[in-house]
Amino acid sequence: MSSTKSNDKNIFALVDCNNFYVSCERVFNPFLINQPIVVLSNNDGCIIARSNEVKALGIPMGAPFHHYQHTLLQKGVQIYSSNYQLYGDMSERVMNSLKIFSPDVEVYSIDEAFVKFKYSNRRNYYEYLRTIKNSIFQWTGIPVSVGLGPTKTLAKIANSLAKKSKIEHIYDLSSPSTQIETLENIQVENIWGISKRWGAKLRLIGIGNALQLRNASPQKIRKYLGVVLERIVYELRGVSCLDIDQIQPRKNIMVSRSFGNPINNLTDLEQAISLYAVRACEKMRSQSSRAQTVYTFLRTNSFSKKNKQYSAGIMSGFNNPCSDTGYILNIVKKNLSQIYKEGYLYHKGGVMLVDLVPDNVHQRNLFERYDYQRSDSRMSAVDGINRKFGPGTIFYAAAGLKKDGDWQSRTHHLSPRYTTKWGELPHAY
DNA sequence: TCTGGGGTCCTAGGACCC
DNA sequence: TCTGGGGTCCTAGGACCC
Repeated sequence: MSSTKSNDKNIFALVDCNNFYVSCERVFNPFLINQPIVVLSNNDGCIIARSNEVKALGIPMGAPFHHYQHTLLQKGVQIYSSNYQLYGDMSERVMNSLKIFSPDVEVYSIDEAFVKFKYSNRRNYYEYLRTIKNSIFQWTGIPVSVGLGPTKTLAKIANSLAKKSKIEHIYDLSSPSTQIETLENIQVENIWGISKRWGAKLRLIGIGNALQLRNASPQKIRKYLGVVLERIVYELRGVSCLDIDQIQPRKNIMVSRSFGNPINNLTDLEQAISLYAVRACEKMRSQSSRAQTVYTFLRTNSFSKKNKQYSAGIMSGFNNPCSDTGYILNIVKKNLSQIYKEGYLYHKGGVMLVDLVPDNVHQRNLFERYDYQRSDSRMSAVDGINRKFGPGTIFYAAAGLKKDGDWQSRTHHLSPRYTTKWGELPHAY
């Protein structure tokens, strides 16, 4: 690495929302503050967010809801279905708030972001992080934890320590001496990018904590485990290998769900899968892309021991990149009837739009000239109306006629979409 | 009864070409 | 009969993330 002048150096903060889904629910229902709450995955299947009170009860992340339902009710835990409209909107507010502090923000997931700053040894970063944290809370109502380090990997580690420090939720890992003290207490499996399998391999060669990995030979690590791990070694040393990624369009877009109840007929499957295809197409157009291929798949419940198992999928390429819902729906339905076999209980299915390209690139097929104009104006009219008057105002008959199919996700504990004006009213319960 | 839904990157190996 | 060596592209699958 060439020597970088200190005034060229950067520093990274990782800002992570505390118990994000739970915090979103609390913003609009202050009664929930200090109450134990869980938020469930689609279909009310797993526990995917827990308030601190619930974590203290020893309820694990990702656990099947039905295993703990009894305990949760007994302890008076408030239970919520996922409300992604609400969480997505709150996420956007947090991210926009961060951009006030730096233009270099990478939205890493719905609840966390990296923020890059120019490094200056005269700046009091701890105070600055506190300002960020307090501002986000004041502007959005969402509490966050902030970790700081010279690389993204170290910022990640700092963040995990910030979350543990119950008082300030801030951890500054910018100084090399702090790094050395801290890394010794971080297990390799807890480093960003290293999970159980690689952790086990590292332990085989005597590397059990982050300090040992930092001190390992990058060349050897590369030879033994590959370039990704080598980068982590450098990152732990404070040599930045991973820069901020500005939001890039997705290369694939998938919409799939487990059905609320198993499906045993093609008609219901067509409705469900068509609905997912429509959603996928909307997502695709909202990032200004077109797909070159669509993948349609189906599967039975692999957890079930008594039912026959079957799983199938089919890829279809298009002649021209396509973003037209009607066209894609036709192909998906055709493919579905090809993979559908009678006599099975289907549990999950979905659609993936593959090999997305920007919609302004007209890499036309040599022999076929496709006129995008009519399709594009039709699609933008549909999207515009649905944006203005609410999702599903205009819909495809294939996907929407029977709105109450019993295959639809179970969401028995849904909160209102407080922030998205045109959302439907919540279920009464 | 009941077990989420998305994504990314890297590598090995096959197909194909000269 | 004998059957090289190197390059590129693509795909499937593995590993990881939230």
